[in-house]
Amino acid sequence: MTVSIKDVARQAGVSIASVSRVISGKPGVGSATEARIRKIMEDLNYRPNLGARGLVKQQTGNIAIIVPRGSFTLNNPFFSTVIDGIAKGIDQSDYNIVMSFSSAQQKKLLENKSVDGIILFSPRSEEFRLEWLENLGLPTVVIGSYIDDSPFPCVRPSDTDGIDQAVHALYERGHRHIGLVNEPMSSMHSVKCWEGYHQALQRLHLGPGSNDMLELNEFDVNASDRSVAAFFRSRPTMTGIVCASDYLAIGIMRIAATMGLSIPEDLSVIGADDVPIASLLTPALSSVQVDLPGIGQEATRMLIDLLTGKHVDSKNLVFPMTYIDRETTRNTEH
Amino acid sequence: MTVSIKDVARQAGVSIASVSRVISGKPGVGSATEARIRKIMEDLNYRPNLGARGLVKQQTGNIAIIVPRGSFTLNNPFFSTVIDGIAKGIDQSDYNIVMSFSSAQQKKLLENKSVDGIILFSPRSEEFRLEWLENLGLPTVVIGSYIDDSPFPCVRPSDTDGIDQAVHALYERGHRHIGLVNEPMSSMHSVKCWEGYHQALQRLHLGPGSNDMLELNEFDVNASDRSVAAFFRSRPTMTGIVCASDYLAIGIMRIAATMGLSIPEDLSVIGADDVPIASLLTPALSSVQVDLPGIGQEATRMLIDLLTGKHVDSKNLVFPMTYIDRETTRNTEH
DNA sequence: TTGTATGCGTTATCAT
DNA sequence: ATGATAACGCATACAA
Repeated sequence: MTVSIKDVARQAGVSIASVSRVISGKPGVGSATEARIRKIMEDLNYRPNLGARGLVKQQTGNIAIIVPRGSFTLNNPFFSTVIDGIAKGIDQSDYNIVMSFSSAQQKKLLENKSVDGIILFSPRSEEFRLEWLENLGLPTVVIGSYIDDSPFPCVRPSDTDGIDQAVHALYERGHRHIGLVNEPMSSMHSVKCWEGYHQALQRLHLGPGSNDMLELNEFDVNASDRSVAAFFRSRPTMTGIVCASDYLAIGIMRIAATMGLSIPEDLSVIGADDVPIASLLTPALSSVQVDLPGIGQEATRMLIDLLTGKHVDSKNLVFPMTYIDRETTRNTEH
Repeated sequence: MTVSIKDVARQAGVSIASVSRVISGKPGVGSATEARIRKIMEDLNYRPNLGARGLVKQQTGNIAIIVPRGSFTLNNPFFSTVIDGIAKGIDQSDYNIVMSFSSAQQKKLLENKSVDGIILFSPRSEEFRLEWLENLGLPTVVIGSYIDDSPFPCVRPSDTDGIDQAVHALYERGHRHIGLVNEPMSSMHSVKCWEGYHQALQRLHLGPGSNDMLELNEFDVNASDRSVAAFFRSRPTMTGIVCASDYLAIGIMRIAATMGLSIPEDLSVIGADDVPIASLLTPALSSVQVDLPGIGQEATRMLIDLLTGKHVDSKNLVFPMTYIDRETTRNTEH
């Protein structure tokens, strides 16, 4: 049924070696026979079997995108926006993207020689063991904050500085009691956000803040309505909230609304990453902008460089963040 | 470097056939040798090469997800939500997801025997020719409205009825001049939405509506600010807008805000599909709900049935839509 | 129960 | 310039 290189060879009255040569554009075949072979390939609608080729060339042409299971949701705009950037980066190449969604399948995917390299969204500490990843022997690029001394190159936002900026923005607008809504600290990203928050409060002489961080149990704030409400209610003087992501901020806005708090009148809110919908919300979400598609694109470039043996210069690529003032923040008197 | 079935065989002092048997759980190997082989596999950390296996079994273990290039954006919540459902469906199986993003690569992916089946998001008429798709000879399931007599099973929302419901909802709230914001009519989805809109207006004796549909040039409303503004300005009596998707509706809300129109006071807006963020917006978006993850999951199930030779009963699976009243719609006097 | 041999579709080496 | 042939890692029909 499926037409192979043999069929072409037979039809053209040549050996499979010659056919293979014209396919891969290698020299050593007369222009007359070449033309004949091409014609036959066309007629027979021949397509190379990439699996077979991969078998001999020891490469698959596939790149795995691994997103931590659980925080996953393409609906989390952080992922979808970065992946859009990956898509752009990969367009230039011949690689395809392979994804698995359960962690059992992800393991299989990586172990069974189905991919040439990995783009790894910073896993939580309990997810993949570093040793296990190294053992894979696959070129890997990490997106997002990750263990500082990991052997993999890493592309990420300057989370710490970003959150720092957000706190400062609120301070400049008169806020003195500022909280942080954070994801579980098992993620390195959360740790970095905490550091930025803490560092800003220190500099502004606003205290350590240990008491004003809400650490969610889940990565999805929508699963935590009650604890969020309790957090707000027990801190009546708190006028400003910084969130570790826009996704979180959107959830916070929703919960605040159900509590009768209006934004920004009663509460100023700042997100992080500035995902596309942030500016589409009403009120538009103030956030700390970073070039998320750029991160995806750069990570892809680095991985492809790794894959093609090019020298990879920068081991850590940190994208700057800059505060964007929109409608969820306003001045307050203290 | 990479340990193959041969290495295991040699180490265990058996033939590769025996090793292959225990790998695939086939009978015909003594429990003693089996144990020995398993031990060696463990020690050597043997992993089967899926590519090689695929070569002999004539299958890859991969399923392609094809999203029309251009409307694409994982950021379009329609796609990301459906894909979440696909992820759930595929978790039960052993298949991986492969995606390409440029249409040249998508063609290659499908032609070069890299996948066993296709989940195809309803392509626009100019995208893939039906004949070409059939020629591939790959099991295919289409998600979303598509050519009515396509040979592929299809899972989709009841677009026509959904838009009809939206128009009726506005009518019941007193609206008499109701517009439709639609995507390019080159997509079957847009045609279905138009049909629902037209049908509702007919039933309600509100005229054909031909003049009150805005057909965007792009799939992304954010590229069309000016034409949207012109559309609104030239129809001062229009109090209600139905959108072909929530994504569109969100864009419309943003543009309306910049025009000084407040929602729902000046304009009622209804989206379609009820993506997760719809309810998180402020004001929360009224929409026509449909089980998007369910659609993805069912499509996956159908494809896997197709792949495993099971009988596929329903050729067309249409998911019902039901209007959800939230905060972007209100009563009006006429 | 176990082993041998062939083939899956390619690429690559070595002759011719 | 062209062709035989081995090899990639695995499954399987057939022999033993």
